[in-house]
Amino acid sequence: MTRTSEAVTVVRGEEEVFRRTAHLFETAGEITCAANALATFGWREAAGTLSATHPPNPGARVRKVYRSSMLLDPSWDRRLAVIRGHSGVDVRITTQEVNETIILDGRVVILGGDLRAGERTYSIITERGAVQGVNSLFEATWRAATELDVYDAEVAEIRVLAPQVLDLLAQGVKDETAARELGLGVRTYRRRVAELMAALGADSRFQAGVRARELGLV
Amino acid sequence: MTRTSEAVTVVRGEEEVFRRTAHLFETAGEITCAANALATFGWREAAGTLSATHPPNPGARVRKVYRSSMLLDPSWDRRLAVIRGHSGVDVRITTQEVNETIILDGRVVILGGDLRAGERTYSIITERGAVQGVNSLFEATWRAATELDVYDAEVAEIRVLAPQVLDLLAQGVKDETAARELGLGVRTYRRRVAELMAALGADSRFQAGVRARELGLV
DNA sequence: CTCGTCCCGGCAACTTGTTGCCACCGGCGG
DNA sequence: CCGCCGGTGGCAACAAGTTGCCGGGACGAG
Repeated sequence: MTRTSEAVTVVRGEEEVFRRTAHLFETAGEITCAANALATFGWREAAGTLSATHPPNPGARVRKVYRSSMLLDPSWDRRLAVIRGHSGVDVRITTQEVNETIILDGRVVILGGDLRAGERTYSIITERGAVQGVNSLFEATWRAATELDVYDAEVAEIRVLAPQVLDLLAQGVKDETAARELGLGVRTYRRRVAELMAALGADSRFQAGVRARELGLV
Repeated sequence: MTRTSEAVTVVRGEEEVFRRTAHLFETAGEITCAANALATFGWREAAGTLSATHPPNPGARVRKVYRSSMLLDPSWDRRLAVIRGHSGVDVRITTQEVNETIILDGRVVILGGDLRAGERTYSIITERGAVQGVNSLFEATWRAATELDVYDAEVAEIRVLAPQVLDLLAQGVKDETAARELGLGVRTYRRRVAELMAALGADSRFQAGVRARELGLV
């Protein structure tokens, strides 16, 4: 279940990570974190105190980068409210695909890996050089990402039409038809689709379809 | 949970349907059935004896129509073997989208409806006219569908490349690039994509993406 | 009222995807 | 050897999707 080599530990399953790092979270003064899916927002709720919505250390500075597609998730509203309720938690949005990453005090890195047999593999890294490398990458992503409030305002309107657009796309309806259906010009409909694809971080409609389904939006 | 009006009963959840109709399956001499997803192949395994792979009534004539996309499912091979092991079970494949439908002895119809709160709604119909109507529709679908063995032979080759093609599509790779990656001509690559889309019953790549994800192929 | 701003949607240029057509190649039975 | 496949891939015509550009209408501030 566990494989260790020097300063890198590979573990399987969130619970295992939780057990091994809980003490680090409790004392950490700075937690930075990147995530693709809502479910990993500070691990799952069930994990309890580890949730970043209830940072173990009240004084900790928490920074989080989310993938933009999450703003399309129906449950996002509630999450957003929770996040806003906490000061000291700084959230940004990126359109890039990001690996699940947690950095504690710039000293310990937890990297999410592949899913295997239903469980995700995590690497816990303490090796100085590796940690610095990851840190640097994270900072780059952080700088490129946009402030939550800004982003949220930008896409607020998209969210109104998104469900309908997604529905039409999922039905395999042609743009021409779909636009008429929604009472929009074809140009505008395509604008919506483009925004949607951007939000999903998709390069092609196929990919957008996959991601939309992944998020349960269709 | 349950709503009844004359000869139509609406129930929620497979278990409920199972409880109400188990006795019908046991005595039925003719079971016809259409399904979209493998999971509904004679209900879920857990439901036990109701599985059509173990028809309650050994002498029953069983006819099943599956959506073609199921042949792309990795677990299909095993299923296929099981099906082949049973005589009296006649399977056909359609490229059409089919609602989940079960007809017992041409007298009782079970129709799968929408998902609501995670559970699917089923309508159990005994009203003569309605049953005949459904029966007639099913027969039309049945005639239009192709024999399993025939279809399986046709797509046998597709299945070799399908995973790779799906993977490339899911990555948002352009046809040009993807074709080179696979050592194919662009024309041939697109032929594969077209076959894939046909197998998935998709009219657009977006839809194909959704379905592929639905089936867990990506 | 006028100006600025924002969004819509038509137009157009371009890219990407879809499909039929056909020449080409390798195998296989006559 | 020959002709008959079945699959391949280039070509081309067309359909669909993508994007910049711009005129025009709505709406609020000045």
